[in-house]
Amino acid sequence: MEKNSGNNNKLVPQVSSKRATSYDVARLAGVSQSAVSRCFKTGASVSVKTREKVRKAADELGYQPNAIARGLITRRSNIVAVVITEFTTLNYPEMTSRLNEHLAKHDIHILLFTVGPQSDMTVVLDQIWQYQVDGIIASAPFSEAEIQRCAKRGIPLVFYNRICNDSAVSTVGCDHAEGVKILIDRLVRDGAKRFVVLSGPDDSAVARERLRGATEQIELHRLSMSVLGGDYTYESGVRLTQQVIDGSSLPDAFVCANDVMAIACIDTLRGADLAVPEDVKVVGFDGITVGQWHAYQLTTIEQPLDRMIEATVSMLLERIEDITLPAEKRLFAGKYIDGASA
Amino acid sequence: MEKNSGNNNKLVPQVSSKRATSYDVARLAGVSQSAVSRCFKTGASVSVKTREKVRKAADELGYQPNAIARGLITRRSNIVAVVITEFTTLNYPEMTSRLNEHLAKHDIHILLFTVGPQSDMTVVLDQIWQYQVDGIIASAPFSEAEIQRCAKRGIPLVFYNRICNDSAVSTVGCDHAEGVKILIDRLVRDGAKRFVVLSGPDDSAVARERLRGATEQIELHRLSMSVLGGDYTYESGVRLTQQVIDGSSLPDAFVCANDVMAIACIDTLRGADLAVPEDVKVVGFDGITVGQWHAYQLTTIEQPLDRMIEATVSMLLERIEDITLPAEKRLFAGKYIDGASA
DNA sequence: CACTCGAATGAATTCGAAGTCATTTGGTTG
DNA sequence: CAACCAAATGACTTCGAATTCATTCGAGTG
Repeated sequence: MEKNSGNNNKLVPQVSSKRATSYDVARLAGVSQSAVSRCFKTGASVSVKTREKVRKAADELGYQPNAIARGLITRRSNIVAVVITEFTTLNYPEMTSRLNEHLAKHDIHILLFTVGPQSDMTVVLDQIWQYQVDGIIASAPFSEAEIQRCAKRGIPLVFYNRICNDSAVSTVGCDHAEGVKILIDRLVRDGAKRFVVLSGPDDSAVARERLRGATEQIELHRLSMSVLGGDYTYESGVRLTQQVIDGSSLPDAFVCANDVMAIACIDTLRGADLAVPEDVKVVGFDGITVGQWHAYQLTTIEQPLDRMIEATVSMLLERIEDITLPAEKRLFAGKYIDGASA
Repeated sequence: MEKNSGNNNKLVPQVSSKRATSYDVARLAGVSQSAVSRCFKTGASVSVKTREKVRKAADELGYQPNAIARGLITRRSNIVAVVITEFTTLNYPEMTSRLNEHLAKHDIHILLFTVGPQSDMTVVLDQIWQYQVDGIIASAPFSEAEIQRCAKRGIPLVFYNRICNDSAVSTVGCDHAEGVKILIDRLVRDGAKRFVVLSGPDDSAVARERLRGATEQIELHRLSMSVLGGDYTYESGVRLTQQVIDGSSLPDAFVCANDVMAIACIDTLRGADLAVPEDVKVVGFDGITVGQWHAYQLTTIEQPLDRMIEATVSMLLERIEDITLPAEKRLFAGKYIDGASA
């Protein structure tokens, strides 16, 4: 039993009790290992007497089935990979935590992966394969080839708030274009004629969708607009707004790529002694908490995060159960928040 | 680019190829399974020729070692549990994402666990045991018994921003009391005499520490203060500030439990036509991004998140390598942010 | 060319739980 | 009481990679 006597005279951790295995429990309960295993599986054929003996022995030893060993034989890890970008401004961390709350109800846990500019998606996928995850939830850019790799492995994949129109893959998202159109309509109804769009980064499909919504709806009303490209950050909102203020003429309304830029816009306008919404109107997109604070009371479109997260989880779980289910795209309408900035 | 033309309409998953094992690779490369295994272990004794053959075969089959099987035999899962509360206002989700970036460098991944008011910590710990994690990072309340359970299992545990003075457990945190004292000193130097402390929830040790700092330092200066109990939220900040405004007299300064409450305080004061800092000064704690936006420019103490996260990771890794290392408490000083609110 | 010695290799074993299958148990029926 | 059938049980095998250990290879030496 003293197997660590010879191997390493320095650094013997001496973790007194190596964790108990199903064999240990079986021995203590006077049953077979198979019986122990069955006791931890719902619906298995075990007598009340045996179940009770095993439960007692397991409690005594502090036994918990080893999920690693179980996963090896069942080919189910009960682990889902969540892939997000390192870009924390986008609230992905919070989404992750919320996803976890839903998945936990199904005894599924989240293994977290972040992709940054330097870390290659290919490398991340390799790591994901290693852990034999049951499914993937992604809020990060996948190439068509990478999507195909998942399909080939038979690992269900659901995108959260990513637009992949040209690919047969499951997605959950918010109707960005439609949301912006609602905002534009309200602005027009309130008399706005000249628009400045503070857009998001070109490489963001969401930003392009929002821009498309704005462009189409403003053209529909045969009004004029100009577009300035930002990157979702407060700083870019400040910079672009200042550019406009320094320019020849002010627009009637700023249509911003997200709430953070809208808030930056409001701050900058106020800094130039311009009143919002009297002198200029400002609208955002997302419905973040900060936007509703007294200082801003942003007019915006709120994404139905709860619904979206729930949909993501249920779509993934369905596809874990039945990998042959066809891809599905679910698009939720945003909710117009009638703030005081427009 | 239209590569999905053929299979798109019926969408056949084509799971044909169950994932390749080391035996498959071995057969294709004409070597033994042992050789394959060695090729994926750095420092193992393999000839260049063999390594090359195996690498080629592995690439061809898209082989990645099964981390589950590996974990079973090595007793190292390369997984660390991160336990946070569901309370997303506290930025734990963001911390999680940052921790992940650091741990990923060491090929360690995060399995996420959230504890809510209803979900028992005991249940969560049971789940953690099942996954044979190598260590635990916790930002959630553990009882002494729960801490002992981890110790007994030989699983290293590091607390992030939790105060556990009465327990021999490793922690990383910010010196809250000291930070508040710096703020008080500045306020006093600028002439403040009467203070209102908008405190955090009683059951938060961090809140109590910050309150202690305020109390001690105000007493040191032989000045007066009153304390109102909130819960870190914007709403509670608004409510308490309004109470004060509605009361008989205004203080010279509000000392808030965190930045969010400080911002609520500023918003509410402004709503009552009071100027900050001219009529009343306001200070917060944390150094959140929003606090630095133009509308607020909060005077506060910034927690050195990067340092703290780095410390958490390195302390945990050290203890995973050598479980016998004694517990250690690391306390970082916050950085005074000289804003425009005090 | 025989002889070392270390590097490289593969067969066999191991980790822990779950599934398979043959066997036993216990309760019911004629 | 024999016969029967379903429920309960345990011996054995399986999952996939790492490790142990005995063996083989190959370069270098006298």
